[in-house]
Amino acid sequence: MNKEDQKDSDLFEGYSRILTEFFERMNSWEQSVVSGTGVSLAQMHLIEVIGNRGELRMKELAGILGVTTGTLTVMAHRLEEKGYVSRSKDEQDKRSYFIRLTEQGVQEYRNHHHMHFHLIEGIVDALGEEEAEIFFSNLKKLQGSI
Amino acid sequence: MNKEDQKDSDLFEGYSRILTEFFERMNSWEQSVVSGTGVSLAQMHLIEVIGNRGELRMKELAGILGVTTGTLTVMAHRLEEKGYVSRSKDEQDKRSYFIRLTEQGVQEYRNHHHMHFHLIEGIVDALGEEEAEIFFSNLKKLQGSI
DNA sequence: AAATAAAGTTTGACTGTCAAGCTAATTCCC
DNA sequence: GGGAATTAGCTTGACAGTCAAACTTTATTT
Repeated sequence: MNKEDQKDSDLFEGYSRILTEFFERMNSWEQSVVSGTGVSLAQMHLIEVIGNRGELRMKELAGILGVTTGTLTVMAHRLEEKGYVSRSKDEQDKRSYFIRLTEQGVQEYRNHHHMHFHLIEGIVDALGEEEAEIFFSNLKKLQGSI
Repeated sequence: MNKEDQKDSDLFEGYSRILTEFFERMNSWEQSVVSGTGVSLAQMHLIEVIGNRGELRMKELAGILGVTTGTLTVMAHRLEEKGYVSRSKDEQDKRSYFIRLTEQGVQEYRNHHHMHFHLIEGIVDALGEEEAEIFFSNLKKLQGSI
């Protein structure tokens, strides 16, 4: 390993730690935000996706969440029992169901969304408006390479 | 809501989506990286922590991972059975155990670490060296506010 | 019309998780 | 020193999340 490579190695090592730490902090932030509500993290994620995109077919939702339809079936049933989502048959394709948020589900979605908004405020505060803009534009740029 | 607030609202909305998307991509990157190995994501995380910090007491490790000692006991047993970690009594405090990586555990840690390194290379490539430096320094700055 | 494919469900197995109650060792305080 | 309180870890019971595989019902293809 030559001098240049060694330099990169140490630098990248540091970057790696920063990214890992950031990721872990985000995880526990999300966890702590969710732990005041009646739903788990995975359940909140489901609610968020429907909240963002509106009514979806089970298959589509499973794809977005990255789980099998079997997994989704049981999650959906639990959330249905708790009153956050409701489902209805697609009259066009009778194999298919639509899943959407109930009033209670929308409420939960709004609360959660509000917490995200606060988080963003904190970030913009910490970096300043100009730096924040650069930061988020870089974050966006990265979405191709991760 | 006045005009300024409205502007922030839309802007922050966009930022929020970028951050959420980044977070989700990182999650599935991590998931996909782990899914070629013999260990789960949570197990890899445990291996990573010991790999970074070296031998630890069960209590300390549970604290770092953010789980109860009960949870850790069962995870550690499973990883012990699979041959990734080993444990030994602390001769000073006989209630306590040290947990460390076996040779196989170290191997798994190195492989995973290597994947992280690649990820960082990808990021630096995508942003360019100067921008990358700014990006990571901002990421670091945020660790106080999340 | 029969064969094939697709959407969703069910079930069995396993991991991750916590809370609560347990044992054994340590520390604190009288 | 000796009893009380604390601490480290373990065990167990209960559940959520997860997948794969087998299944049912409906749609599509040939």
